[in-house]
Amino acid sequence: MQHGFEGTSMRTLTAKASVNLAAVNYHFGSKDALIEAVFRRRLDPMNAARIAELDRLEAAAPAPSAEAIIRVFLRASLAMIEDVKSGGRNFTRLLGRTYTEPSKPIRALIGQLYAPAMARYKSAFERALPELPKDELIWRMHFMFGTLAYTLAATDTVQLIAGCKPEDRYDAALLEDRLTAFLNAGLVAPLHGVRGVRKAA
Amino acid sequence: MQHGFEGTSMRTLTAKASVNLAAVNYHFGSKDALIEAVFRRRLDPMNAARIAELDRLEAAAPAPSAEAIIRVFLRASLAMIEDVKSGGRNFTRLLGRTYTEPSKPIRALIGQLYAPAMARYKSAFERALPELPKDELIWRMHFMFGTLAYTLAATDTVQLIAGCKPEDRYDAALLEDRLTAFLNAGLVAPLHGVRGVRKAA
DNA sequence: CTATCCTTCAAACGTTCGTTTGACTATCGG
DNA sequence: CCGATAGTCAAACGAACGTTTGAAGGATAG
Repeated sequence: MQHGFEGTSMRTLTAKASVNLAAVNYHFGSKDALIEAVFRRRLDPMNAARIAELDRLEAAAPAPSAEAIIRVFLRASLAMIEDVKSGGRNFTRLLGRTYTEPSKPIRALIGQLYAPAMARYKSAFERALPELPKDELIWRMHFMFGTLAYTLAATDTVQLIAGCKPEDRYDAALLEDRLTAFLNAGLVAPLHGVRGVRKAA
Repeated sequence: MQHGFEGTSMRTLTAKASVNLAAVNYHFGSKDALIEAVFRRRLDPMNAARIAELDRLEAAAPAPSAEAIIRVFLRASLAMIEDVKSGGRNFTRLLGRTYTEPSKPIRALIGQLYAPAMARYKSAFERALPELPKDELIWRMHFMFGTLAYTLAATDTVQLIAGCKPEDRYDAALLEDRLTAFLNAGLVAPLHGVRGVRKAA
């Protein structure tokens, strides 16, 4: 999280973990395989929970609102912030950072781990917003995911840009409300003003 | 852009640029000073233009709408996508990536380069949205900036997650419309549903 | 107890990193 | 034309990188 994947050496890593340097290659095989294991350990359960929550939502009500879908989508990510024994904010920062990581293997892995959940949520949104053109929905999900990724990754840097005090801690419940309000409004925003976009799908 | 700052060596860099390895240290002093020069060259004019456009907007109409402010804010960043001789999308990707870069010196530099423009836009938004609590505005600007940063940084990765075809090119004008519609709706979204937030500033 | 397997560890491997050196070349004011 | 200045370049520097090695330790089944 602090120095990026390529900027973190196995020596400092193993030293901080108080384990032997060679142990990583013995147990995982390589540095790349280690980071893959790190991501799989957190992301597989997270996306499984994300899908399970959507299933539960759709079981309770046949046609959940876009806002409700957004909320459960966010919840799975934000829950990790407060899960301190799973890395808490350190892991979410690493994760949010990695979304924009252009390294081929990591990129492919992340895409693969998210694909099933993304497909499920996309079709759920299509049912909740039938009048929204499909390509517009994709862009807006793209924006939505970006806001989440950035919020997870945000270091104090750009909070200082906005003039935010460090006293504002990352409360997951409050953040969920704020993000849901913001993203729901964006997702259901009217289309007028967007050049070259036909009004219906 | 492809391998990150720490993952890019001076040797490959200078080889691609067809210059001698030692030339960088001769002219810039160090690798860190080089990347700082790269950012300053693009970001100083961009944020200057961002402020100038806001000045012009406020001169034309005394109280511009939030949507108009968002639009000129986005325009300065999105203009770089199409400015191919300044690096085009390669630079915006590098830039969007760097917003989440936790490296201390780069972080401080980015914050310093953005601070004046951010302060100007923050007060402009406060005038356009007087009923929005100040801390809520900061969060929403934070989200807004995140969406922009992610959109700039987005590799094909998460577009594949959303199922987007590679044929969709990054058209700056269309992207500006889409982002403006999305972000404006989020920025002016009603506050109900946000726990623990008082309705007025 | 012995033999076998799993694990740990210090040391070393070869490579690559950012940076420095010192000789060489071009440019140009006087 | 010449001395000074500025720039280029191949080579080398020490350090740090990911990974491998081989010996030593510890547990367990027969």
